Amino acid sequence: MGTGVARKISESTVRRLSLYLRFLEEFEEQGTETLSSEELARRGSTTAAQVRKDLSLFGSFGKRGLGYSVRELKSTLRRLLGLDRAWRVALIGAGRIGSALFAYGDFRRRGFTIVTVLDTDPDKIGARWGSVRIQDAEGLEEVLRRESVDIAILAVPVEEAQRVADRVVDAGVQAVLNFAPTQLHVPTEVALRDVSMSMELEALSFALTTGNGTGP
Amino acid sequence: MGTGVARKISESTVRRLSLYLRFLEEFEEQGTETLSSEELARRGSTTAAQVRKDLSLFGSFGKRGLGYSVRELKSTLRRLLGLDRAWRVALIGAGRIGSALFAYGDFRRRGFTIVTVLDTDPDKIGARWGSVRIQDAEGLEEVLRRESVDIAILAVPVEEAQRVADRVVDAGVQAVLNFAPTQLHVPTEVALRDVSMSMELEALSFALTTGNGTGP
DNA sequence: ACATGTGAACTGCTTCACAGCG
DNA sequence: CGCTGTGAAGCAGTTCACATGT
Repeated sequence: MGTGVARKISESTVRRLSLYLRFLEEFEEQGTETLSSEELARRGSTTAAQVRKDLSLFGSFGKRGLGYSVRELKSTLRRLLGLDRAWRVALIGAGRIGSALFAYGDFRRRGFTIVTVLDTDPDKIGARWGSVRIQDAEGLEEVLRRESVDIAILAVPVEEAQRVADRVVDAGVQAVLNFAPTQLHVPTEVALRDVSMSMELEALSFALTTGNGTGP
Repeated sequence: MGTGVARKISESTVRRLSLYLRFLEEFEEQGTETLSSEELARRGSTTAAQVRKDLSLFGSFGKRGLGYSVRELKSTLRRLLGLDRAWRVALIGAGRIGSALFAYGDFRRRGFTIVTVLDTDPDKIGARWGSVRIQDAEGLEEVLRRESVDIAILAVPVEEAQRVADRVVDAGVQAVLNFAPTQLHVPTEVALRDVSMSMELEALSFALTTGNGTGP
């Protein structure tokens, strides 16, 4: 029990924890106070055993014979995922994808605050988006340090992505979310996730072609 | 050998096939004609054995002692992934994310053509985006059928996502790419992928919090 | 000689089934 | 009695190592 030992948590478990948290928020809105692993599982297309196993990696949060307190489990998951604090995010690239991401409400709602936006286009530099002013990507390292950025979102053209990633890493940022359709290389201590929209479409193409499903 | 038997291909294998294809295109541009599993593996942060195993699920495409022909393997992968044809895609939701996706060059480049855009906003319906005119989502089923849509991209608000998904499925579409931050439920024969940007950020938050890496 | 293709070993995730506890 | 928490079993994906073919 406890979060003491730094077990190796699998990617799939982390994804499911995020999902559970979403469901708990929905259940809370509906006024549900208590929930069984069975009900969580149904909502998330998984199994009750999987839910319990996932949670048991971090401790014992349920009451036998009863289930889980929605309120408690919700705040436990928020804490486990590190969502009990505000993360400072830099958005690099103020193009179409960048601007869509900037306006994306779900980020803010979950504690990710875009504290700075950078671009190289002189026509964009200096413009205001809400309360932030677009910075010149020329001074990227300085800006990221000054703003104590925790996470960098890369929404830059594919040709520039690796170069920008290198600079972001140089600036000491430990987490990168990449939207460019390329495989970035970063040191192992830097966390990297890709949002690969074309690859998702290709997986659908494959599923349509072979008749293979995609779901679990 | 051959694609005859419909083995069950794992999600990770499909993702890697997409990656290999990208790398092959890059290598081809550089004029490389032949490639070993070792080189492909290095480029994709995986192992040579993994590359060979992935490919061996579909046949034997290499020459012993030599490696793989870039040109041949590229076209084989394109065929395997179903990218040797043009897929007809409907974009549902003409908001910020929708418009960013519409302009996203990587889709077109890979054979995914957005043949229709739908929305419910009267101010948007009828507007032209390039060569397509925004349709009233009221007539969704009819539009999707008329346009022989293979894949629907959902870029709608989270509250509407499930309802829209149901209608898309009713219209006979067999593949859905969901950008709304919610878990959709569709029949098993329909292929569904989620692009969950907030969940990727949450995975980064978790990695930063625990010190766990994210990579393989 | 060299790199593929593949059975066998291994590792790790998922499911099962039940003891334990409210 | 019901539902959790968890060892143990089962299964899937990855890595190893070598026979095979050029």
